[in-house]
Amino acid sequence: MELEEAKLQFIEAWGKLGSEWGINRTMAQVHALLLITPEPISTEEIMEQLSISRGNANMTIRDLINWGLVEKQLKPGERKEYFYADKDTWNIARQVARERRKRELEPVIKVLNELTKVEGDSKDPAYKTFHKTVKDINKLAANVDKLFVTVLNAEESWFWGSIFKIFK
Amino acid sequence: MELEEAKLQFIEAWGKLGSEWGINRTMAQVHALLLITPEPISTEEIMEQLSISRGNANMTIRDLINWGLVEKQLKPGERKEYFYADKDTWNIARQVARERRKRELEPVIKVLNELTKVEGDSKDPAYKTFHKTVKDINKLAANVDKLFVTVLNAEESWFWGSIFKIFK
DNA sequence: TTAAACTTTCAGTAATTATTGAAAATTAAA
DNA sequence: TTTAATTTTCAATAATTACTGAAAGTTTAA
Repeated sequence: MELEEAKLQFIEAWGKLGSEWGINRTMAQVHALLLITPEPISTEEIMEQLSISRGNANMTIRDLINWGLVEKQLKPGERKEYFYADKDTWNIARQVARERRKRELEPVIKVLNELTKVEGDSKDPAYKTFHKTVKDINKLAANVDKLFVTVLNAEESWFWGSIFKIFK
Repeated sequence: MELEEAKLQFIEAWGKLGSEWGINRTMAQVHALLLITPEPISTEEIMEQLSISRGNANMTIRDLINWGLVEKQLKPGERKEYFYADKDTWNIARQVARERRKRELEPVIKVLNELTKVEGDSKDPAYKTFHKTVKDINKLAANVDKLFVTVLNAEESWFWGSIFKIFK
């Protein structure tokens, strides 16, 4: 396989995976492109390589920067902005985990906490089932959250740090 | 808060979380409804409670059955089918992990493995970056996969079993 | 200031994904 | 068989989500 074809395949694969995991396809594709590009590149180049519009490119890059996956670089004497991606996979995984925890997990846990407090007739099966399910799911969510935090801070804990080293 | 309102909130929260994690909203909502319903219920009841069409209800239920999250129950002497959800959160998490691994992770790992093999000029920065990134991401994906498998089989392993007990 | 180089915004449109509803298929009892 | 109860399918449509492109905004240099 040619390098050029391989690049396209990588971009496609990463894009597909992203969209299956709730990150929009273009965003994952731009990220993929930056991951396999040695030097920082401009919006123009991104537009060209992926055949997307300026507007789309611009917004996608901003999103990636907000996610902490991409950074801006200014070249002295030049007006144009250049972009590059952090290529350390551990950082990428951590960054994504951090964002999704904040954006999606935390709000749900908040709601579940509230719902745990709802009172009712403990003889009513509808109430009993509701209460038990919410409690269990709340616990699961809290544990997933705990897992995220653990992974995010794995470096600092000697116990988890050594466990997670297996996965690095 | 009233039980009925709380139920709606739970269904909404679970639906939202589902859609953020690549499971379609209705599917997550039907699942939520079944989770908080003590007895198996019919398609009719699901349609009513969630105000969805028969077609939608039917297809969604089939999907949930395929995901291993819902089961059918036939009442003797009745034609109608009734459905209920497994309420053990550990099973739910495991089942979802199992399916997503199979459907999404495995195909990507296959592609990445191929891309790792692409050859090129080791002096070309474009090639070097491509190769390193693909190799790293492949490793990350393989590790996530390994993590999934470990979690899926945690019960059986003495070591991981005791680690994961912390999260049960 | 003006102008050129560039970035950002967003209304309109396109593409994708989900849902409906009615017709077809299946099942089982009469 | 026929009929009634039920489930399944799928073309049409609705809802959602993503993208475009041009206009407005910003920045810097002359």
